[in-house]
Amino acid sequence: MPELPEVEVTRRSFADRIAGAQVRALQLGKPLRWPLGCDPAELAGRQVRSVARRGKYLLVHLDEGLLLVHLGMSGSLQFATSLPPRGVHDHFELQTSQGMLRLHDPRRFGAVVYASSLDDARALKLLGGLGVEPLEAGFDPLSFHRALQLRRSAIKQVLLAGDIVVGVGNIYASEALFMSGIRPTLRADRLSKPRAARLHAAIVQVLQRAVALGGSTLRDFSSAEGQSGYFQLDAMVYGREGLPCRVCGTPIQAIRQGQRSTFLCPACQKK
DNA sequence: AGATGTCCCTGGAAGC
DNA sequence: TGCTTCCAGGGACATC
Repeated sequence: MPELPEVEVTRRSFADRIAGAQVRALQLGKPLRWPLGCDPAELAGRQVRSVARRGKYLLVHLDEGLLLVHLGMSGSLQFATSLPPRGVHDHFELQTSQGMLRLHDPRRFGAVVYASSLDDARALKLLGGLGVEPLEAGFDPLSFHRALQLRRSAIKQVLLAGDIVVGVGNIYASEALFMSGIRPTLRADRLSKPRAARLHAAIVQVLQRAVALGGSTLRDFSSAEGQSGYFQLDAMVYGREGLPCRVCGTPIQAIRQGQRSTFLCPACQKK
C-alpha cells in the first residue's frame, strides 16, 4: 500500500519526465473517492509545470490550477510514452505531449481532484488540516512534544490522525513505536520530553529508510504480485502476530485501536 | 475543541 | 467446491 515513502518515490519517478508537457486529454474510468471537480475537457491545452508532494498527496501543478492525486490504499501511477489499453481498474488517465499518466486503483480509495490553486476551497479542505512534513525541518523534537501534550488519546492514534505530523501510516506507526520502546496505547500527553524525542527520531529514521529502500525496490514492487512490498521483508512488529520479537523473542501481540490493527512487543514496549 | 465511530471499495483469505 | 464473512487501508464526516 502506498505510504509516504512510496508516494515520494512515485513522484520522483515521473516528475522530471512530465514537467513541461502539454495536456492533450483526460479520461476517467469508474468514480474514485471524490469527483474530479471540473470538466475534463477544460484541462486540454494546459501545461504541466511540476509535481510536488504534501503528505500522501501528489500535487500536479499546471500553468493554471493543479491536480491533487491520492493513491488511497491500492492505487499506483504509471507514466510512459505508450501504455496498453486502459483496463477495468484504470480510472484516470492524463494524456500529454510527453506521455500518459495513468492511475490504476482496484479499490478506488484513491482520488484525483482539480483545484484552481492551493488557496482554493477544495485544496484547503484536503491539505489545510495536515500536520508537518516528517522529513523536513519543521518536524523537530520540541514542537512534536509540545503538540503531543495537547492530546489525550493513544499515541498510536494521534500519529495516525496526521494533524501533528503527516505520513505515519498504520505500518510505520507500529514500527516507530516499537523502535522507541513506547506502548501504542499510552496517552500522547503522558510522553516525557526524552521519550517524545526518541519517537521523533524513530519516525524520521523509519521513513527515511523506507524512502531509500523504496527507490531500489519499487521496480520489484511493480512487477511483483500483490502487496508484498519492501517493508514486509524487515518489519519488526507489523504483521508479525505470534512470531517471536526480533529483539527479545517474546511473541508479538496484535491489538485493535480505532478499528485498526496495532502490533507490539509486550516486553520491549512496557509503557 | 478533541475524541470516537462509521463509511467508502474490492480482492484475497478464512470459515462454513 | 462454492458460498458467505471478514479484513486491509486513509481520511472525511457525523456525533457526542
